[in-house]
Amino acid sequence: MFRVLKKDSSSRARLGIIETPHGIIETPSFVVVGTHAKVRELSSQDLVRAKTQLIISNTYHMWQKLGDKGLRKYPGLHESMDWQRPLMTDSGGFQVFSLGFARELGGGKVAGKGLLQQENTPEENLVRITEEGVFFSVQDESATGGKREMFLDAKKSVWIQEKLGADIILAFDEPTSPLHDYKYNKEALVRTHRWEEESLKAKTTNQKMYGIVQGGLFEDLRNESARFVAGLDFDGFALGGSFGSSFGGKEKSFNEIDWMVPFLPEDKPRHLLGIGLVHDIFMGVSKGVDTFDCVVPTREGRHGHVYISNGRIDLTKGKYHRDETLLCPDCDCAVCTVITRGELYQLFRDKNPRAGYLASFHNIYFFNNLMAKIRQSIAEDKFEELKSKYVSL
RNA sequence: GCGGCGGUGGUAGAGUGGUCAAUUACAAGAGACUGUAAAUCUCUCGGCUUUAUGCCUACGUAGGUUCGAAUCCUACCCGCCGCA
Repeated sequence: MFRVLKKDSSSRARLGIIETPHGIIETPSFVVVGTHAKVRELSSQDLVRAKTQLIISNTYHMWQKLGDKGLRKYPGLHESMDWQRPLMTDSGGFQVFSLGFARELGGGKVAGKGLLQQENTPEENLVRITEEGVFFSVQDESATGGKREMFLDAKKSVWIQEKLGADIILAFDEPTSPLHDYKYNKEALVRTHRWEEESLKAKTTNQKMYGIVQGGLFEDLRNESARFVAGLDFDGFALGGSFGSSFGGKEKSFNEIDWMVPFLPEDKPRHLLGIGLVHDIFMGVSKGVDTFDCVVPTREGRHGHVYISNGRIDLTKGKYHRDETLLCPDCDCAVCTVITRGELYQLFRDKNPRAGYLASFHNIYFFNNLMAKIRQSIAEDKFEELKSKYVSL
């Protein structure tokens, strides 16, 4: 399923190819997030034009949207999305965190500035975790409008992912918050490992399944988890949970990856879950990661941020009012060759949905193109050179 | 000319004796966003500074009543409507 074509001489970066029934994925690659079987704003043709190789959709959200009945007769993501290239699905594990402790404790999964400086306003934890699985509190759509609980476990997650039919599916896991202590991480890790074994057992199709390595911000737990998960019969490995991005400065960030990768087999692909700022991608690639998924290009695009070769600009700022330079002058995407910053600024001001569409399109192109540059740089033994150019920004 | 109504911060528009530098919305400014309950959220938004249960100037203009007025009274100015 996976072939390493070339290894970088001065880092763990590698050039590879993942083979799937819907075509190959050249790695390192960016994975566009299309949670609800749709990448917000963009059509599948747009995604092809933006050089997208792989899209990740979500088990939890599709389950909520379709229900068990709907899933039974679902034609599958490829048909539903009109996307004949590779697809993967997340197991719903992330929602165990994002709807649970992420709300209750505040802050995201990446430890850093936000976690330490801004006070968190706690929101209701919508998740109840048990040893067997997870109860999600959801709004009841019936007349009463009350709340009810829906149960998701490894078996159910795999069943849903089989109905969705992605090429690559993920084991069910429980990511922890960077605020969780060692004791909790250890307990959660035991649970996750058991759920992962159950995920493998539950699988009845020939879809490829990735195991997920957890362990929070703790080196020995990351080691232990990587060893354990690497010992199971997975087709690839995903690195999940919390990361300490800015502790110890940017260069030292994402140490967690170094605590896992050495224990993972060289001949299986590695996916870094939900990480994808430009800096982080370079970190990941140099540490041996093959694929990255992240909402940043689409979400930030909708919010007015556009990635350009030397950073990021905010097109909602007044200073772009009469800016006649092209969106990203050295980008050759379908948007940047036509749209000026002033025009996009105006669309954002008018709250025209086209603004988010154009920015998302460019951002996705930007990230996919960046990955292409990274692949080329590895092929030409110039990865470190490219990395230093972007990471120093 | 007479009568009625109204003039509030960048705009719209609340407030009709004290808790009002003034609800709210929009505009404006700043920030956040990393396996998407996010086309979202947070903060600022009269001036000044020691950024504070601080000082000043402010609700058309000028006076007055009152311990105290954006709020009541008087005059004037301006706008809209009706009648001449």
